[in-house]
Amino acid sequence: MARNPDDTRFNQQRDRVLKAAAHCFNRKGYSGTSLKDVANRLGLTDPALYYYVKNKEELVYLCYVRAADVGREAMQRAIAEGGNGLQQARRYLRYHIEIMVGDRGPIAIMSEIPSLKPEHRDEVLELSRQHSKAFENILEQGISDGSIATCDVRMTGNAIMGSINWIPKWFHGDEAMAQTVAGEFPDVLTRGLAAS
Amino acid sequence: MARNPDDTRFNQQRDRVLKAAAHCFNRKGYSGTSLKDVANRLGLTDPALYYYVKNKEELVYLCYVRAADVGREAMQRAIAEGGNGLQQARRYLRYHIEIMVGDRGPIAIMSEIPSLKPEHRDEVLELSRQHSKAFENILEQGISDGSIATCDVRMTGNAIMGSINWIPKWFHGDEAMAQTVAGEFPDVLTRGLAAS
DNA sequence: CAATAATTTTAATGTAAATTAAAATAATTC
DNA sequence: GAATTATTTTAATTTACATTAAAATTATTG
Repeated sequence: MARNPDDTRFNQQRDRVLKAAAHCFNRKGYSGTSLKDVANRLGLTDPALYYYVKNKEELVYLCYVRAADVGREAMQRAIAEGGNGLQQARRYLRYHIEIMVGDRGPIAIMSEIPSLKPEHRDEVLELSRQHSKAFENILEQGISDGSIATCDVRMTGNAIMGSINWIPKWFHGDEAMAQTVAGEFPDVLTRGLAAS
Repeated sequence: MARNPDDTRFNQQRDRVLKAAAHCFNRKGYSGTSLKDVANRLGLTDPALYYYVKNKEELVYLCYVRAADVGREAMQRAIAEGGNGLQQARRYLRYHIEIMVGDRGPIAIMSEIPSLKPEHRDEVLELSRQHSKAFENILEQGISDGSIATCDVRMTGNAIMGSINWIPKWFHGDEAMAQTVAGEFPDVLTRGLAAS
């Protein structure tokens, strides 16, 4: 039964479920992950998950909303701190990556958006679009303020977002590498942006 | 029943099956794609696919081998044509992207490697690793020959490969955009590499 | 054009995994 | 510490597909 929405205990547990699910999805693939896998990872049996989510589709949906949330959070922080476009872009990447490879992770790769039910799919797609748009806006601002060289912002955005989205594919909670990734990646990704 | 291996008719048809599967997987997600979907796309019924592949696992496996093949092909062409590291890197990207957005596409995103059976999984992972390594080698060569600025080749490789791998997520056979992608992407991705 | 092989179909079967039901345990509250 | 509520379990049910079997086409070949 659904508890009252501000039940912090319940929400905490549910968040653990979402993280366990993200872990499994990223590692074993979506089809390779059964609810049993997710549950076992938490020391539970599969039907216990139904106390936290309505069904598997909702589990995936919530993982994706969570992924979108951390992206938005990183974006908002970066924008709030101001600076020129290049600085904002770099900060956003830094924050987003830090969250992904840090203890908020793992964050689910959104590879299965199309198999969500229409309402959920549309909602997640919209969140995703908004995020891309926000990044493109930063790029445009950078071009305006002279910090970023003229470029096709759409393609540049796609390129950088692709890199970010793919991170959970090859990064798997290796503490040492987390440092390298968080340190190097924002630079690597923005090195090509700077106006000369 | 398996025909003789050089039966060109059979192989052609099978290739159509693989392309149809890649199309479905990329668009509808793996779990959202049934054999029926793939078959229907070719005007067939599902059991007909079993004439071309042993089972669904093998279908995915073959899609991934095909994806690895086009990557290797692009890589080999670029390397064969010589030039400095930066030129090779740019050419490889150009060739790979051209194939992906061209009539050899769609190429399947390798999101479900982990759910392949062990032998297949290991083989595909190995191909994938080799490809990454080959790209890193080009980067290192570029650093040696002075065309590419010093960088963490591992991270840079991850970044660029991530962008490439993600392309089929947002590109869906739009003729006009194919031009843009093939034209812009290699530049966008290598702009940050050049030594000053 | 008969005969053989290739390809696809319809109809039947199997199965893993999601889901539901009912009961049992653990935690809270009064 | 009895009563209520929250959480998890075991056991049973469902279902969507993958897969197989057998038969029906369609194509090829001598």
